[in-house]
Amino acid sequence: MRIGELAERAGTTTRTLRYYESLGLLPARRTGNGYRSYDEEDLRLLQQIRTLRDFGFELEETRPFVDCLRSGHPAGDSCPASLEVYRRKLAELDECIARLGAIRERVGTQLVRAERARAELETAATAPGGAPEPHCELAPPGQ
Amino acid sequence: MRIGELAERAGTTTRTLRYYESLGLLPARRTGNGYRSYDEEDLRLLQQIRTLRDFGFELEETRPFVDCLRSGHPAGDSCPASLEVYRRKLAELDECIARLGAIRERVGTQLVRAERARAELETAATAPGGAPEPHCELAPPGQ
DNA sequence: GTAGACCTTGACCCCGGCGTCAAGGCCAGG
DNA sequence: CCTGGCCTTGACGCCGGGGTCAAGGTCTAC
Repeated sequence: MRIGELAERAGTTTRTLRYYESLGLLPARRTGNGYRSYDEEDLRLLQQIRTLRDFGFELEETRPFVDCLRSGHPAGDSCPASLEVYRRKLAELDECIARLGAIRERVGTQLVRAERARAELETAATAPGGAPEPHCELAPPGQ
Repeated sequence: MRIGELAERAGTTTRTLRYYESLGLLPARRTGNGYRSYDEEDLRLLQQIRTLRDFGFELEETRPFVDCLRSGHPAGDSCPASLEVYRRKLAELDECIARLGAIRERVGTQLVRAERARAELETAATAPGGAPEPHCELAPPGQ
């Protein structure tokens, strides 16, 4: 199949597939006229990548899984390298959750304190405002 | 004081201060020769910004706090707009923590499953005796 | 008078993961 | 033959929060 069909079947875009190819993550064969050509196996690899990415894995982290599948294993996580990525990700998630929890505590404390301080000053009502979209991207040990 | 001194006292860089000014977050007066000039009040504002940023607030989110301080309030969170930011941040943090927790569960489950699958293969493939390192002889990269 | 430490503006670079043109090739249907 | 829909490569944009030059102005100390 060609790039457009693969993109559609995987629920992504052609731009994304070209990008993955540029990373060497999902190379494509070529037909006579230079068009990229993919098969069902490529669809599986791509699905593996997209699934992991939905979990918040970076593209580079999906590479062991893809290599694992390509080397003939039944699942992308059948190889030690993939398990290692799982473990690293777990540690990363734990640390991230702990950090966010600590911040949550401190912000919560600040809010209560500030609300109390205001209550003492005056009992004016605050106007409720619109609520923009909260966004959360799981960032690794970002420094 | 000039920009270098303020930066040093606040533990940041001159580049950062110029950046904040470009955002209109921390404007500076100018002396005759064009140098930026700051006072102790600016240091307080800057400290408020840096503190919130360390909590993971985006720069734009610190604006209400800075405005609050500048309008003469004793603390940056003495104004309703700041409290609103606190509340939004709490909700954001809660949602983020919950999402990460859910992912953590799923990744953990996957790891256990994959480890068990591998253990079955190992015991099936390796004869009785010592159990060496769970090392898989997969062709590294390049295939 | 000159070194050197400070200051100014402007401009490009970084990170990941693509979105979005732009200019042009290839192929099928009417 | 033309249109339209796919495909190709290349290149710039974006997001946040600055880092890091570059080229030059200003002030102080010796």
